[in-house]
Amino acid sequence: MQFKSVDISKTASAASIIFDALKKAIIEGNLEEGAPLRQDEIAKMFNTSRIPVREAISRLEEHGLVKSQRYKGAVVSGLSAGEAGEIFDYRAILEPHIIRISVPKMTPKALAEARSFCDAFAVSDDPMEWGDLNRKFHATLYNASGLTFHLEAVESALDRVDRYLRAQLVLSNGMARANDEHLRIQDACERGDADAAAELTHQHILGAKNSLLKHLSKL
Amino acid sequence: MQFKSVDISKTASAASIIFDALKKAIIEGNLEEGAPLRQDEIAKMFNTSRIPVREAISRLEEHGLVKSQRYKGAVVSGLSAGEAGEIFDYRAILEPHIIRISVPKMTPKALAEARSFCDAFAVSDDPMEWGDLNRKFHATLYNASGLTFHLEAVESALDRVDRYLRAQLVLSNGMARANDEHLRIQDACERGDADAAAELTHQHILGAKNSLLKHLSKL
DNA sequence: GATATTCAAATTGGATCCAATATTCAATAT
DNA sequence: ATATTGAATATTGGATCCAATTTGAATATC
Repeated sequence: MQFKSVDISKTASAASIIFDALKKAIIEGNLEEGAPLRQDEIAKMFNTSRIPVREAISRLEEHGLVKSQRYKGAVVSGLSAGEAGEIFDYRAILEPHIIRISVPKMTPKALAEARSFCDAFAVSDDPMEWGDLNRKFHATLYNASGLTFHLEAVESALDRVDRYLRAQLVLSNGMARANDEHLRIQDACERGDADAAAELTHQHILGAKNSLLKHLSKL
Repeated sequence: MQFKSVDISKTASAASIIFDALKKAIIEGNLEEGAPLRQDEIAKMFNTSRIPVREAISRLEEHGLVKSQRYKGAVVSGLSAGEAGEIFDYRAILEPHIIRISVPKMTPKALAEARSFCDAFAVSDDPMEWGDLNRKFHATLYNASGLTFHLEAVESALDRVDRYLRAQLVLSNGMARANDEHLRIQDACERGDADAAAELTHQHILGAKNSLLKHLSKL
């Protein structure tokens, strides 16, 4: 007799749970930049001691999501316009490469999944959902590449700019433009046109960058 | 009366010291892949408790340098040939971009410094020193770009492949070729030819990749 | 003899406690 | 009124202790 593996992820230490929760809060902007992360306070929220909290914070620091100073504690790190722009440039270099590798490997299933995210993105009216669907759409298209290191690198970069990216989507016609570009990328992938998908992805990211920088300069 | 700031970096927690030491040991290959990291053992080495050791290990894990399993502990992570190749491709995409931005911003001082590393690399006969000088040479050329995110990303990628990169240098004419390519990159930078520097950097990295993969396939 | 079971040792994850440092704010001096 | 000192408080870094889990060897079972 065989049992299905249940995966009751007992593989979840308190530190991991706290790490994920804090990361999510930072990425979604629920923790504003500059906000201090008090170990005691967080420990109480999760009914743990400060030990796993410290581990979570030190891991976040390695991702650049918080900055901590000895005996002073950690704060959520922000991004200057220059840094944000740099990260968009970084993505604009990597993601076209990833999707070019990915296109010839995409299965009909992956394409269908991507299209469903694309459609959901188009009709969603919840700004918080946009960021999520946007990432899922692109990630689904990229996954077929099998480039795990690249994918991790891009995820990490997105984690850093996600708050700003969402802010940019809310702007003027940010959503409309993003949606239009998504459709064109999706079409290119379905046609199997890797070069077009790469070029459209490049423009998609640079367009978002310009829109974001315009927004940031007005603050 | 003014005093010079002394910067007695009291800003060094035990966790940071242990992190740096373990990272160095892994990068230099003194800790072989698969080697278990026993918290107790490491704590005794540094005359500390296991708490800062755990923090160091969890930070290393975020960099992909170790893999840890709940209640089982952490081991130094290795790289398959495919993963190593992927990381070289990643570098081959990013580093040309960085040096292209960097070239027009390089100061005579930076160029002189790079050349000195280049020369030192040429005459060094210590394999362990090669990796260090190689990184310093490239880092010096890249620094002028001011692309801090890109630089961190490349450093992180290099951390993952440094052991293999050094192994590759030891091969046949690895050093001779690397040295020749370094000179050509240095020359391009001194001429202010950003495109040439970028193209040479691209070839330099892909050449190392091919050499490495040839080496790995023989194991 | 090979496989399953039990149990002690080893190891990690986390809680509690203590030390080191920073911050706050009232008391004092200029 | 402002600047400075200094103690009280808050906060972080680390040590020690306990609980949960894994590992491996000894024993039992077929």
